[in-house]
Amino acid sequence: MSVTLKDIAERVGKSVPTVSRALAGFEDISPKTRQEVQRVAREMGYEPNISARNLQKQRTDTIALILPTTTKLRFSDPFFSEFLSGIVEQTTEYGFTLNISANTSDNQNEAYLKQIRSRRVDGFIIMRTQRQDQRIDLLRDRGTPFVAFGRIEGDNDFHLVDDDDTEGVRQVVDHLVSLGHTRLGYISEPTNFTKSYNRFLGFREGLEANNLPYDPELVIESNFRQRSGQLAACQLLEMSHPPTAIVSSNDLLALGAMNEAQACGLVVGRDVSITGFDDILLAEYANPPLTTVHQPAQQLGMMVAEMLLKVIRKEPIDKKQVILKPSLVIRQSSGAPTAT
Amino acid sequence: MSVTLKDIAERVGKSVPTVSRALAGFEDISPKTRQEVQRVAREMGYEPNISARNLQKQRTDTIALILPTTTKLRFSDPFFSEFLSGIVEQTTEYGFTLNISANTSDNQNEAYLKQIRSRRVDGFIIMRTQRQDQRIDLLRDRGTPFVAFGRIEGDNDFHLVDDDDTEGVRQVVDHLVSLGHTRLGYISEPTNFTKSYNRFLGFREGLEANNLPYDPELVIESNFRQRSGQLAACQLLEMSHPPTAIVSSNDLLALGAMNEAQACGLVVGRDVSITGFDDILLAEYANPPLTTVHQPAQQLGMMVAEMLLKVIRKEPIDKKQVILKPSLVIRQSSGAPTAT
DNA sequence: CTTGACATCTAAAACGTTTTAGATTATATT
DNA sequence: AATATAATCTAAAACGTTTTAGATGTCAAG
Repeated sequence: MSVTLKDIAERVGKSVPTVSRALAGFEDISPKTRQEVQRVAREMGYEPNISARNLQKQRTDTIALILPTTTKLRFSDPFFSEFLSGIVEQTTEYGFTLNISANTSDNQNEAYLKQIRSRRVDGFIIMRTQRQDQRIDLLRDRGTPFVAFGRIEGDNDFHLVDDDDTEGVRQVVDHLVSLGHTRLGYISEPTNFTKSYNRFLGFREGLEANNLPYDPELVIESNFRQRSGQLAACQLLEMSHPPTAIVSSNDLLALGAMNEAQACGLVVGRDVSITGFDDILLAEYANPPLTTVHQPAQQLGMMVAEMLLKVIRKEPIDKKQVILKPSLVIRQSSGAPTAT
Repeated sequence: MSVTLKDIAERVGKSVPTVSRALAGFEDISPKTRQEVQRVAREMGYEPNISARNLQKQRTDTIALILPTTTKLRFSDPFFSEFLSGIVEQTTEYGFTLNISANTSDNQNEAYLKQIRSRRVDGFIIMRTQRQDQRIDLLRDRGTPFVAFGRIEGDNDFHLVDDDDTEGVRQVVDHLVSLGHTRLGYISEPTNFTKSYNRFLGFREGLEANNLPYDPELVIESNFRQRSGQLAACQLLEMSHPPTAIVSSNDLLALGAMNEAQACGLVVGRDVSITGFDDILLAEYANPPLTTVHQPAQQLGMMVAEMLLKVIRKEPIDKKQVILKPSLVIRQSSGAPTAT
């Protein structure tokens, strides 16, 4: 079927190791043989059998991304797709392969252990870190290469890339307060995720920095999607004394909230201000365009992948932890509150 | 490092093949030995070395999805993410692995050939088929298992899943005409892609079925993204005698068009009707909500993956070609034209 | 002419699994 | 007691590559 080293060896009348070494460019093969071998290999369309090579080399040139069971939902998040596209691009660039799977088991670690033990991959990308994250403990203990997107609570002495989520939301709050808002609502992603929690912290810190009281009634914990943003907004807007601005911990929630506000007959950006986080590609095209915090999703994916590939290849890495500064993007979904 | 069959064999005092066969549940191993072996394997956390197994079995239990170079853009399309999520889910379900890579080479086929020759994967999922598609020719010639999402021009005698794109757009046109529109614009994805071309055909057929003239001036070929939808809409709306409805060949283009129309001070759904195709999750949350054609993205991904897995396992397949009927989803971005 | 050094090549082993073909032992049958 | 049968196991080979250790031949230096 496929062309093997043996086929080439027979054709050029040399041994298999000679062919192998010739193709690998070793010095102990005469230039003549080397060229001959390389020519024949090209002619025959030789490509090394990857399983055989992996077995011998004890590595796979493959990295894995395992999606948490709950991520079936998250998959629809444009942020994730952009991030993924960055990973794919960088991985391919390094001649590696990306292996995507879903975690079917209840036990978070099952899928990881399985892949490690079966030597299927050389390293992992960890997404959506939780404040208490078993996966990190597992990989750290076993010494398996990995890079996380996001931090954990506790010792973050591993390779990671993250945004300064807290700072991002602080900026949002500052922005809204500077517009004149004093009563802010918050729609939160589940706070067991570190990034979500950090954003929530940013909300609290933002209030504090502006000498505004923190009212737990104005904070609603939802999930990740538009629908729950809608429900949360509904809850906030129906209060006897509703907030004049709603800070959402991601763009999808914000879009859901906008939808709800508009259904209530409010003009977003005038009657109520709504902000997001992520700056997904659609944020700019929302109606009204969404004020949000920009994250360079694709670039983040590239950074994470590149760091992991360097870890695997044992190449030097400038910084083990990279925390990006976020930037506020002001659009029309936020404006001064109407005087009432 | 990792536990191997040899380790287990030493522990239970049997040979390596015995252990292998015991774990595989062969009949020529005594129940006693079998249980003992399985117990020890579990205790030691044995997981077969995947490279060794693949080498021996001459298969990889892996399927590949190769993204065309141009797809870096397409990646941000929520439709694609949903579709991908379906693939991942089904692949994992079957105990297979999904391998994602980007095609870096100019030569479309390079990446495919390489993966085939290196025996890296057992089959391929082909996305975004083109009217003339080298990839299909290649895979068909070599007899490599594959399933395409979308058709080609010519003999479609291979495994494929597709929507009836033509019918979908025809329904859109019927809907708009029934609202009273007689001058329709069309924003098209690049028509070298079969699906895009079929949608365009639907537009023409729809006009014809309603006895409306086809005016090439009202058709603008763009790329896949919002930005170009915006530009195209701008071009259409600036005409001396602009269309009263704009049919877009995907939702992102429609969102871009809506954005532009709104920037021109038009009320979408009243002053101008705009429709999309795909029914991405955001379509419902657009302002106004988008009239579009629903495609069950995730389910499509699952269907494609499942079919491929069956092809690889040589399981019987009910239908080699599956063409789904699309359904029109009417929302507020389309309405009767204003009398002028 | 011998020795050592070098250039070029290869035999053998290894990676860890599965398959094939056959060995061994126990049991049943004549 | 000899032989067939079945049950259980294993040695050896295979998958295709790379690595290790060493073989072979050539040439120059002594």
